Amino acid sequence: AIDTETDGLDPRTANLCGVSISVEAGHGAYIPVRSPDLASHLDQESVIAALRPLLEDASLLKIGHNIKFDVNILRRAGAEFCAPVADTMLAAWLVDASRSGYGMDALALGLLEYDCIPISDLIGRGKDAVTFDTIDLDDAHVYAAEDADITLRLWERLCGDLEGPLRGLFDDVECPLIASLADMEWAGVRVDPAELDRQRQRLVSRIEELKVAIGKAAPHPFNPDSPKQLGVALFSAADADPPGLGLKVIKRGKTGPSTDQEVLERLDADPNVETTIPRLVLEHRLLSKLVSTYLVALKEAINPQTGRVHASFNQTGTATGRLSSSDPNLQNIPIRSEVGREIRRAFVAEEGHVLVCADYSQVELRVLAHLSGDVPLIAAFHAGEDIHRIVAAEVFGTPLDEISDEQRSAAKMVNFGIIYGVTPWGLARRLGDDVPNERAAAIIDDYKARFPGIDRFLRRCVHDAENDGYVETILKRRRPIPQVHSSNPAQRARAERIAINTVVQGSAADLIKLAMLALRDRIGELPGAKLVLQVHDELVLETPQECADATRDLLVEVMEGAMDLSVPLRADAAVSACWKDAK
DNA sequence: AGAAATCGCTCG
DNA sequence: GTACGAGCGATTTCTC
Repeated sequence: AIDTETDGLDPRTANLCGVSISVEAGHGAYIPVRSPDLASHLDQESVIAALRPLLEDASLLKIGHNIKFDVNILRRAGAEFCAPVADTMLAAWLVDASRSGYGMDALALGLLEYDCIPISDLIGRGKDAVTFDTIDLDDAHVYAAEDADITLRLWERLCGDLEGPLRGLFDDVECPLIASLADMEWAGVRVDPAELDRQRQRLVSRIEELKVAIGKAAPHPFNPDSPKQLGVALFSAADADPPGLGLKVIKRGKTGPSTDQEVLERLDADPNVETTIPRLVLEHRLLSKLVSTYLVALKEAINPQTGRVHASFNQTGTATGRLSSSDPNLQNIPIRSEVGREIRRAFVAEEGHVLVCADYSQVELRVLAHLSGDVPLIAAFHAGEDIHRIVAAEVFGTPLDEISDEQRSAAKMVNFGIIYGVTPWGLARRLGDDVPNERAAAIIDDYKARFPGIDRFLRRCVHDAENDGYVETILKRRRPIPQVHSSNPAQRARAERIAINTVVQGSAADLIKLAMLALRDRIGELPGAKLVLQVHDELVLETPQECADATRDLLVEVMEGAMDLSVPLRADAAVSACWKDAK
């Protein structure tokens, strides 16, 4: 087992302080390279040179806890890992995806009943924390060696739990994927700070106008960024102190009346409501979200050395098997609103390169068709392009070319709803405020009658959760569903929705992970091409201009061939200078 | 003063 | 009480 100590948490900027090794449970060694007493130990170059044969040994299993971090730390220090690697954080996640976290300290306590030395005992916490290289080796070596020792003990503890169907998923998918993710984080994505600045200036001036307009329309001055203050302005009485507009409360939160988007849109649409505040605050919220979360924070995230953003792509961040992204999150860059979508103009390729973006078409619905074996839905995917229209024709008993926009939109809501674990109440809400629960329930009944395999599949998910205590994806990924036996009907219903959604969402996550591994096996055919983003059903590559078409073709081939399902897989791809134009 | 909770919004 | 899965910024509330 191997572990690194560093002077920071960002592998693109952090320096190696030392490496710990354990080859036997209960033992560990720390090899420092940065410490207060440099004369007492080797320098980084000598240590890396000595370790390199181990890291490059394909017959040696390298075990780490969140080893993707160590891979990139050691890459920066001049050493490359090779397969095979194993990760105890991944192992613990595969064994039980419902834990709240997968930090080593918590796992050691939960699985080994072992109390780790908290890092705060050495470096402190908060603003007056120091870096690891300043810690005296007498203290540092005990902490560091413990980490490698505990990693090895966790490995020995988890191996048994991993036996069975999970082992293949661990050995053949999740562990090999570590290298892809490490490379993707190391590569980062180029972001143009000047483009972000131009957009920020434009939006900030509009935000200033909105603040003035809101001030003029307000019954008393308030901060439009504060939902609490907005609630007082909208909903408290005209004779209260401070005075409000006395509007009727539409929805309540934990601490008071809600002022979320849905509420403000309903107030704005209500002819009896005179004030323009809801409309103005909606625009203010949209623009200030873009400025603070994307235009400002994203620019700050650009690494000055590389000119690129190196986010984390976390492998244990979800209970379904998806990746998550953080610091910053590159999986929620705006696209739905036009002003938000503009932000994607700032995501660009290196000079002489282009972006190649490909996304799966309707991947979760295709996975649903496959898993359920539903004959009409499978036939629909073999038949045509517009799945929502075909489903609308079936559900409403209308010829395909007579489907209205409303019917297609309703079918789309139902298709999404099925994947989320539909309820009549939830569907009715999304179909519009005049659709009663009874009408939504009738649509669901018609859907289940037309697609009987889907209904059987939904009931099978719940049945599996009840019988086994967990559900499984295509690649045998598991998620425990303990609440399925709850005596609380609301909790039970939620558990049933989770059971259904986990199988579909998790299987789609399996699928794109296989595509990423297949891509890794073939990307050598395209010199200079590299994966830079994964957004659940989308992969973004950066490739030399002259390889653009070949990269696009290979990417589509790899994605469409990632898994053999009973429906075809389709990936739409585009070559472009920026992410926005990839549509 | 700093951590934690709440609200709201972004994405698939 | 209600559609599934995430992360993050601003404000508010809690804790030391």
